Amino acid sequence: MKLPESAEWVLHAAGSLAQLEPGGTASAARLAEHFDLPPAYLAKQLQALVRAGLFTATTGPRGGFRLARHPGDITLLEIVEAIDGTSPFYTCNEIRQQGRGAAPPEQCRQMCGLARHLHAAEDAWRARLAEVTLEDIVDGLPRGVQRRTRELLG
Amino acid sequence: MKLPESAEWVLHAAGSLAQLEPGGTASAARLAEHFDLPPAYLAKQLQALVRAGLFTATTGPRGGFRLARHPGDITLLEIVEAIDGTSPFYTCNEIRQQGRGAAPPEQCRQMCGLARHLHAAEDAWRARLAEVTLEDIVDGLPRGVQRRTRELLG
DNA sequence: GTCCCGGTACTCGGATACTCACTGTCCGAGTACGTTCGG
DNA sequence: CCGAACGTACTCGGACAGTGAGTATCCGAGTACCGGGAC
Repeated sequence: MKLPESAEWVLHAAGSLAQLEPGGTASAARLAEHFDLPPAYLAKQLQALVRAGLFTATTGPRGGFRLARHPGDITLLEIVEAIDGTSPFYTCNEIRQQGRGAAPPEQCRQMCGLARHLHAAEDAWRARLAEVTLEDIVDGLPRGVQRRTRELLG
Repeated sequence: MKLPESAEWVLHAAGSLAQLEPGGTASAARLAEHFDLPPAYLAKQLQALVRAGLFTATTGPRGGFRLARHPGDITLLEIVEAIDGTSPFYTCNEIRQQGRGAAPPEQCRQMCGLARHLHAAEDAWRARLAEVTLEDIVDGLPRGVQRRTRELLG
């Protein structure tokens, strides 16, 4: 039960793109050296964000990745799910209906109580991340950070 | 980002023990056939609950596992953490302080905004699971389930 | 009948293989720019 | 001087190995019960 380390990378990458002027572009190599990360692997992960429709990529010189939407329309949940997938933490295999103690179907009309609570907790996690946008992240940065990021990446 | 499948197993095992009369005992083999699970592997996982202080184990004939505390004093969070560990989903490696764009220390007085939100979401997950006890699970079972479990496992 | 002893069967507990996702790396396809050559 | 064609360098994109957690299994250590035998 752990997010891939690449989740941290793409979150910071997305945050950096959000700090540039609207439509600003940065290549994977540039972002990698900005955070001292393995360039090839970072590029591989950024592709996932393109597939998810969060980034758009352009090849060739002066190319790179840019946000596909306004920073206020991209939530942290979308970024995390682009990397980690949308499959739930807890999958109920209905083991209550298996084995010697298999419960009869008429006692299984409603979802298993354990699954219900586990899913509710997961919904709370997702809801909390869906509330925060990249714009919120940029607005919360200490004074001067955004200007410096633009100078270094722009 | 997925709970081990064994989490479902021990949650159901704990729920079953909570349905027995107070102090009721069931062996790993008995629980395994009750849910049609690999006996040896289930036993290995139940050991983790013993190490966490949630179960107590007795060897020999008529031995097995039993709850170490009253069902109302055991939360789902404790059970999950006994299997999955307490390490956070998201670990901030402070990559904002690495590489070409390393932020100066005076801009890093407070925690990284991304880490703050990710941790808040995780806290929401944990809090939701900490609210639910095994007693709540037993109370939420359909009519007749507890009696049947006692007959089969008792 | 009562007590003691031994054997047995059952339990947990830890040590040992196997699988898959995450991590890490590489090379190929495609494009925009800068340069150069001809008119 | 102007335009177009060419070459180059840079970009993403997908295909190919290495590693650690989770999965699965087995056998050994220890204990409580059950039966038999002696008193």
